[in-house]
Amino acid sequence: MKLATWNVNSLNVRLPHVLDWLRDNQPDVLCLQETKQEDSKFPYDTLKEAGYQAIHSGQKTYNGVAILSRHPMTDVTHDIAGFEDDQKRVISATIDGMRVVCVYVVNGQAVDSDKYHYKMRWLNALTDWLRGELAAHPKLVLLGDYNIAPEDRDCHDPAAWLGQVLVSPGEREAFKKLTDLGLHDSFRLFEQPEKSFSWWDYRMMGFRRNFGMRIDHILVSDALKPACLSAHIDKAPRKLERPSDHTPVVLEIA
DNA sequence: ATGGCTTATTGTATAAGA
Repeated sequence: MKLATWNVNSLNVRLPHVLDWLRDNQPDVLCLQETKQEDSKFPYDTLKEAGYQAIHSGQKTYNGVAILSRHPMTDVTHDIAGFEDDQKRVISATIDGMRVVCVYVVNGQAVDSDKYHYKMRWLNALTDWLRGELAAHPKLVLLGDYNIAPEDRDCHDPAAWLGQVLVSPGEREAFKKLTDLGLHDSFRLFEQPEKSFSWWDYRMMGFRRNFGMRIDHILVSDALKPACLSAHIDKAPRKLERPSDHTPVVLEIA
């Protein structure tokens, strides 16, 4: 079973890249973030022709999450139960006995801003909700754009970024609370190249200079951890014409 | 490094992303 996550920064713009990537990589499941479109605009038919059924929770201009799957999806839910939120950031489904949760975590803009405090509240609510989800579904995988680089080695220049949004101690503590639920950063279960990142700023030739961050993650529950076979970041789509600023993160599970 | 892109909007500048 091959699972992947990709923040596409507008599915309207990136659909050709997504279709090419599906054709070339044949994942079983692909989670998307920042589709930036309403459900009525979502390309269900085109994806079906490519062999994928899809579920989507979207809105105009901002946010929007989707799960694409070659296998049937059941028990579809939107959002974080019990958390009042207008922004479309979470969608979940059960696929082949595994609970798949796709998240687009709040960016936070700047430490201590209103958006940062929303990020912290949002992450707290996610963690509380997932505690129950894990109890109900021991085989759970949490994929998405977390907007958190968990460790200094996940940031191209920790000194320059010290204390800033994406790497601040508060955000890293929130990430740790997620892993304390019994979730594991699947990328780090395997040996990886130094300076592996999943996002690079469009400006300053960020990609060419590898000025990036690893902020897209696939966390697996205790029950799934022993089944993990390999994990990698696929930088190829970031090299294309008019790319997303993020690139896919991939996990293979037995 | 402090913007230098990129996206969407009923736009021709602004907001937001990370």
